[in-house]
Amino acid sequence: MIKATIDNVAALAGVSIKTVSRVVNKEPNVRQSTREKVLKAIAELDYRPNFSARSLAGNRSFVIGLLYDNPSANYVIDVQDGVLSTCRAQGYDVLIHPCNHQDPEVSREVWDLIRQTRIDGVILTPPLSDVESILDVLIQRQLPFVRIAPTVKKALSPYVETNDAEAAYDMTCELIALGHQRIGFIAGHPDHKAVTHRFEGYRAALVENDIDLDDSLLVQGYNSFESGEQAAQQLLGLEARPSAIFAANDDMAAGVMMVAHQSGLSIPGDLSVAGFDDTPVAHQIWPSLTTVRQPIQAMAQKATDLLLKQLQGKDVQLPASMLSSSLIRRDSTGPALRC
Amino acid sequence: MIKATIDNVAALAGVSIKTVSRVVNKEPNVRQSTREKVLKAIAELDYRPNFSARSLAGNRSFVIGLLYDNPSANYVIDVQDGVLSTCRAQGYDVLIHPCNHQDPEVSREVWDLIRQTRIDGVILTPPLSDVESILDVLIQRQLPFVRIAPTVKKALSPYVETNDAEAAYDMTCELIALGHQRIGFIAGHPDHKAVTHRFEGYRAALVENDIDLDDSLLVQGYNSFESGEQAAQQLLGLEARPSAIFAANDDMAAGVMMVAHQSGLSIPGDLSVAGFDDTPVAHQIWPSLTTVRQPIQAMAQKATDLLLKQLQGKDVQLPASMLSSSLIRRDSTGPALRC
DNA sequence: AAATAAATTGACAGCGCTGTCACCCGGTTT
DNA sequence: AAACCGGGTGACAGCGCTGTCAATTTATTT
Repeated sequence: MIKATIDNVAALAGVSIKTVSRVVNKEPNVRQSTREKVLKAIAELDYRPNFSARSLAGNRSFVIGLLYDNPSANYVIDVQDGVLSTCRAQGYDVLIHPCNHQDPEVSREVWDLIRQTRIDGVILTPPLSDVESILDVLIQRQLPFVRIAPTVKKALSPYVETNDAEAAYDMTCELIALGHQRIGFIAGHPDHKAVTHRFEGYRAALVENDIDLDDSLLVQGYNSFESGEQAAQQLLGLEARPSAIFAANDDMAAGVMMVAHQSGLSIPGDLSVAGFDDTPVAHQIWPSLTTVRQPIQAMAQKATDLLLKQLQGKDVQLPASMLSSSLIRRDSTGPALRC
Repeated sequence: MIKATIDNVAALAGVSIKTVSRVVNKEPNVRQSTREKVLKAIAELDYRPNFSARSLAGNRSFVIGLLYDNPSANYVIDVQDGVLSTCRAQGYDVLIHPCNHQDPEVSREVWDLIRQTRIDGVILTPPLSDVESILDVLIQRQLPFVRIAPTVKKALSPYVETNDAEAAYDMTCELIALGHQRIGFIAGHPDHKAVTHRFEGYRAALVENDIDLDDSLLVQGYNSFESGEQAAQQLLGLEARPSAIFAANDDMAAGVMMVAHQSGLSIPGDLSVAGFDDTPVAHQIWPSLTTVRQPIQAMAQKATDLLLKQLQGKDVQLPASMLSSSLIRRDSTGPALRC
């Protein structure tokens, strides 16, 4: 059994290792007949290039880094799946690297990661897309990167985003159309700017429909189920309580529903509830949650695509990409009670 | 700015590169004073070893592979977190590799992965822990690996498991103690043997308590919410319907609750529901779900620990490890109605 | 103090691949 | 016929590190 190295492939094919390298890397200027000889030898020895050697010699690793700091398992998995599927199709591997966006040492951590693993590029997901110290490191190091849903310095890198504000606008209009006038809003974690921006859509819809913004209907949440519960307690404790609550994500909406159930309010009879993200909990909960579906996996694929194109030197003519979210009507929203 | 390579560190410290290598790898037989000189040079140049070079020269990559095929985002994330935390602490990286356990080419895929990336070891999670073609490749290739919750050929590798059957037994006893006599059981996906084994605990508890096994109360599920709904429809359609349903995982239990709500049954008044896993949905759902908490992250950490020990040549004196699950009592279970 | 063992260190040859550059060869151009 | 061109190919020098083994220094024994 001959060891499957480039040398042995070259020997078997009767060519130099450089030619094998050319064939493996799909470089031009190899005669068709030579290419076939080499491919035959590769098949015979079942040769696969050694990534470490390639990386050491060629100064690129065919590995990209995926950085995230998101407590939502579903979000992370969707992103991972999107990134992985695109990477695999193009012969790249992915190194995942969860980190803490509030840690003052993150950028240092990223720096170390880059140098040790020699990753070729990086994908940043919210809220890391907005961490300037990380952006600085990446730029100083001249490492290609792509961001998902950035809200700052957008010109700094290619990015992919969704029309969150618009979707939130649509959802709010939907609630208004159902007759709701007092619509509570639970905002997302302030560090997750993209989530925060959903508030803009809410406000725009109210303004559009000549409904006054009532500050007491606006509560700061932190993306967690528990923060949704707290916010709901506050909103439902109001003397003039809202007839609908729109939470900036599904987990918080689930918290609202829990409090409503516990207070004996029926949904959507006494209270309509809407969420955002369409996580699995949205359809597993009772009544099923009206929400907005985000094409997370598609975003991740698109982002990866942009990154890989960049790595291959292809000019990215469209360095920004906007994907559309869609409203999912389920059972947690209904007509407002006529009072 | 001097490039941070081992040569420059050696030159700066006035020693050979081999000595630097020894210091970096914490090898013995380096005089304390020399070690300090080298560490000083390392700090000065801010040196970090290049993983590719190390891997190429040393025939190990300091990367382990994590293989999984699990539709549950929470499970996967917990495993990843456990593996990553242990790996980072010991200077290892993780390559994640989701795959399809039913694909006849999986083992081939694993084989390619091993050869290309030169990973040092592998962690297998259910249901891959039981895929024999993968085990064969790993063994033939002599690649160290550890399995989480395997049910076949346990002697083949170190492994970590939980006392699922016992926990299911406890849960069933709990339901019986609440007065339930007709307890429906929704079994897990047949390919996930570990989940399947939860049925053993259920049966043991019934036998123990002199309750006859009624085949009509036993339904095959497939771990998904939807399969839980279908199973619930079947169970609740029985003329003598169960007063409690124990589902082999939380998603299916959530499906049961959805059907119950839609049928106007109150939980736990008319029907008690119990799940297994303590996924986030368990406490976000109303009423919150009585379930069994699995120490998934701890299992993953333990498994990683076993693997890394093995990689470092330390003898693993305890190649198998059993972690305990715990029963979480919430609001979805209550006394059986006195008929 | 000589002999022996143990600890410490370095020289050097790769690991398997890619980048550089020189070379060869048939076809064009002058 | 000489000069030129460009596709096709190979020789060879590393990339940055570790393993091997020999050399040197230091500690221990007799």
